Amino acid sequence: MKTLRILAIDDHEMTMLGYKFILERIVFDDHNIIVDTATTYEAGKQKIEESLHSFKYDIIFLDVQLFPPNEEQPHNGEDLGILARKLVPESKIIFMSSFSDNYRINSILKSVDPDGYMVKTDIDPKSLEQAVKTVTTQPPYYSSKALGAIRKKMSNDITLDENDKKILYHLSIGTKTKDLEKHIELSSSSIENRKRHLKSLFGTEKENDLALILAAKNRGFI
Amino acid sequence: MKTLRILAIDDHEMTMLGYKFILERIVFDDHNIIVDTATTYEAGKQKIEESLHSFKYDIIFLDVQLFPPNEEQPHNGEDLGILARKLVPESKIIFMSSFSDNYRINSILKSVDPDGYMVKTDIDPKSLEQAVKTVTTQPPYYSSKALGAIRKKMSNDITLDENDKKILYHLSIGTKTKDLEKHIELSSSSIENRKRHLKSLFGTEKENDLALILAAKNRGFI
DNA sequence: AACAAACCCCAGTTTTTTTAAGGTTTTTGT
DNA sequence: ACAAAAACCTTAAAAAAACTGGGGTTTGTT
Repeated sequence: MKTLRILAIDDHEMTMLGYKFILERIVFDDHNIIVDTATTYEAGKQKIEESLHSFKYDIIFLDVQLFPPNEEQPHNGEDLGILARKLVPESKIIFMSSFSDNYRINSILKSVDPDGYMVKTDIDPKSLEQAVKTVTTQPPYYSSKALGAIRKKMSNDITLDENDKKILYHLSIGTKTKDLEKHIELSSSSIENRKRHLKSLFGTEKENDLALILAAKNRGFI
Repeated sequence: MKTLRILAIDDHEMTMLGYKFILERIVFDDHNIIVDTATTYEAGKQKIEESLHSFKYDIIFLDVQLFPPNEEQPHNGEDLGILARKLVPESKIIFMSSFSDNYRINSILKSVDPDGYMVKTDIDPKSLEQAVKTVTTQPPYYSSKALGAIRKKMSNDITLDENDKKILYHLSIGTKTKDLEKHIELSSSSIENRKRHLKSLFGTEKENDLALILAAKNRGFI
């Protein structure tokens, strides 16, 4: 009888108890599943560090959003994922995210390359079980909506550099064009050029920014 | 009782009978599954065209390789996929491929954007059933090895343009550097520059082409 | 109408990519 | 072991692409 140790990190106490309840009831060969939990970046970090000298977690479930959207805090789930990869590279990491926001998914797939990615609306007892089994045997596991986003990305041949992505991202969250210079290391002229270029790439020439953003969303960039 | 119509196209008669046998035995809600088959590009094309005026296939299984590797023939599975998408856009297309050759996977995901992709060694009754169910309800379905390739691609931040990809591809199939000019619209000088650049991107500076190709394979480009 | 933001265009500059030409090093076949 | 072929490197010039600052016009808001 092996022990499968899981750490679940989510800022909502209740959701997390739900995960714990479901995960611990999974029947998986001759495995005994134990779930630890944490609700903050700091607590999660500590749990992982403590585990270093004893058992080490087999799987770490990680919420992308570790605090209310309006609050400003130094670290989010992505950071914790990067840290966990460094501390315990052999642990499988599964991200959970409430939005199927492609920008975030793409960013996390690059920065952490998690063994699993689940969009919250895809999560239920069955998919959780599937995720646990898949990442332990044949990673990766991507939930249905995550796969949708990945498919979009893989199926289009537009490649954007970091600045282009930033422009799209900031436009999508409502940053005004004139304020883009503050976030991107380019002159306003260049930003305008790039916006024009982007619009032609996405086939929204002479249309407004909304059209561009919609097209970019459809293609899986934001 | 609905009827689910499947067309399976594979150049090996026997393999295809296997598919037919398994697919028709799938129990799926109140669906009755009927499988048609074809073993060549032409036969497949014809089946699809015939279906246009009657039922239309719900799912088309398509082998990437429709003839022995050494033979030169005008059309392969990818072409048929592109054609099928045009003729019957509402049909779900699932590709099957014997190699987990990333270059091909990437190319097909872009050109056809199939609803499913299965590497042959992943195919068994269970995965076939899963594929059928997933593409009819929540596409896409990618088999485990396909997912592995996709993951590699998504997780790395190297972006290559068409010429770079062609160079890597041709090198990987043994084309000599001096012959690359025949396949790529660039001067030999440029090709050498790009090779140097590629080697630095993949961290194989001052190493030979084999090292470059291996690195590119590992990162999911070929 | 008046203002701000978005958009467009141009000309000069910088950066990146391509190219040709000529060389050295490495590999390959015999 | 040798010669030829292929691979690789360097340099400098040309071409293409991207950036920038300074104009302007259009669009939208109040």
